[in-house]
Amino acid sequence: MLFLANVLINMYVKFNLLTDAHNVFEKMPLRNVVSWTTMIAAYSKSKQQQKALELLVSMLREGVRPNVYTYSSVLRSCKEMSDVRMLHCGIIKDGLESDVFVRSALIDVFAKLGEPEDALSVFDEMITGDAIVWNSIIGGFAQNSKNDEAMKLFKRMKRAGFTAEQATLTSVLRACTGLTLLELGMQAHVHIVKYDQDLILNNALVDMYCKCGSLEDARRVFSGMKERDVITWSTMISGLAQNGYSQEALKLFESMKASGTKPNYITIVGVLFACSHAGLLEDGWYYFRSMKKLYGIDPVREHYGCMIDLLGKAGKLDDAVKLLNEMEWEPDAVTWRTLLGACRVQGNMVLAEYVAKKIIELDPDDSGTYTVLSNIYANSQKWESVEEIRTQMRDRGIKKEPGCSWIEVNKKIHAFIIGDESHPLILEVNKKLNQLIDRMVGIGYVPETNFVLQDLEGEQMEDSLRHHSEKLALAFGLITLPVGKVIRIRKNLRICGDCHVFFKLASKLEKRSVVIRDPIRYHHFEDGKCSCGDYW
DNA sequence: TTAGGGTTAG
Repeated sequence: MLFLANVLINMYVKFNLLTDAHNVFEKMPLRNVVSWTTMIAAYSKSKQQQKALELLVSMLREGVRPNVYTYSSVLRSCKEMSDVRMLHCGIIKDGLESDVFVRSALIDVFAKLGEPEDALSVFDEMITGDAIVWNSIIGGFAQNSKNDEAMKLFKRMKRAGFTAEQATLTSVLRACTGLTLLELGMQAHVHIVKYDQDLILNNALVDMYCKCGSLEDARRVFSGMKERDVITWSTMISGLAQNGYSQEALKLFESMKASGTKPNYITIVGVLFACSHAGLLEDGWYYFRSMKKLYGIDPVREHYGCMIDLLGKAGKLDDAVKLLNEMEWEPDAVTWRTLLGACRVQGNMVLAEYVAKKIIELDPDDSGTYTVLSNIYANSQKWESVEEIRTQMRDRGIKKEPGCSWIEVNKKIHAFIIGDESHPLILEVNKKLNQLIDRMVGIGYVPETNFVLQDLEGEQMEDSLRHHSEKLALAFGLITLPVGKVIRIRKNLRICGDCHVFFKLASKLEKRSVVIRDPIRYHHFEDGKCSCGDYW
């Protein structure tokens, strides 16, 4: 009888008839661990996390102990660390911690809740390996932007004799994307060729090439794909927009619709971002106002953010503020920061001061905003306020993050940190940089020393302006990379106004393409121009 | 009866 009822529940679940399954389950006079687990797994899979957890509690109350199936499904439903910890204790008590299913579920949930170190300790207790567990841990670190760690684990995995398969390679690509390591990503691409029609892997590949600033490769992968889903299209649309190809992004959006793929809210973020990147005010308004009617998607915070960016940078600061006030949510630090960026482009210091204060209220650890505020006060000779900001920073223990830039040469990463002279070629780098600056001054370059609103994240003051980390990385690239090769630099802070002018001139004088990726966006410098249209 | 991978304004 019990066996038959379990079979029946299972059948309903398979056909996605959860209510029917639950009805049978409720009427059972006797339930065993299989009955409970089938229901818990079904709720867990259909994203009814609360229900799954409630069922587990009832199950324990009736004195039925969970097995490995129960634990691995219910773990996926945890949204709170406290629940995971409780389950982890139960797992140890029941002696199930060495099961690979349980282990990979634990690793996965720790990583998803942003605790990759806990995931690693579960992983490290493992004696015999399993490919899936390796994939879980590598994916966990990649998802938490711990890209160096993900790459190290990948090397360990290979040393341990495991072969990389689709899931591994997808995480590796994600890590390369986060680190902007094009060469390494291309190396991974070689291993991917055998899975050339894996949709997820191809999507990750398109993203990697876009984010590493290699649009030709991204387009090639994209056109070679036999199957594309909404993520493929969205990735390519955002990628084009981020790299300054707004018109192409909007055209691709039309092709996407023609292909019959329905856009989701992320697609529309990409579309609006394309508009904001190119200052396409009317198009932006059109998509924003019609998204609900045409695609059934309600505008959320991110869409408002794009519009605020678009309006503000196009000189409509008043409209941007109006839209921000019209939102049905309280603006968060990110939204205010969008407006601060617009104040920078428009040179509106009065509004910038107000906005910077709002950001600090919401995000008191944001060191860059203190610098912006302090620069605003310094510029209007409000020295008392400058001192106040410094005291605040000291009291709150906030330190400026030093500017750092990375460049990949011969598959090795070279880091340049402002004020750090430890790079073995630093003397040559400085020599090259000084030569370059002298040549630029000769054609009219004046280093920008007015930092007010120039330096969005406040890297350093004038004295070190000459040696901002991206300038050092550029000089190093010019010395070491062959003529004609694109110089790709990633940096931890946003590029400042002076470096932006500098890089435009450098691209012309040295006849080099340079791509800089800052934490927010991409700049392609070529022949004296930047893909952002001085609009960042 | 169970597992691992991809897109989002600043």
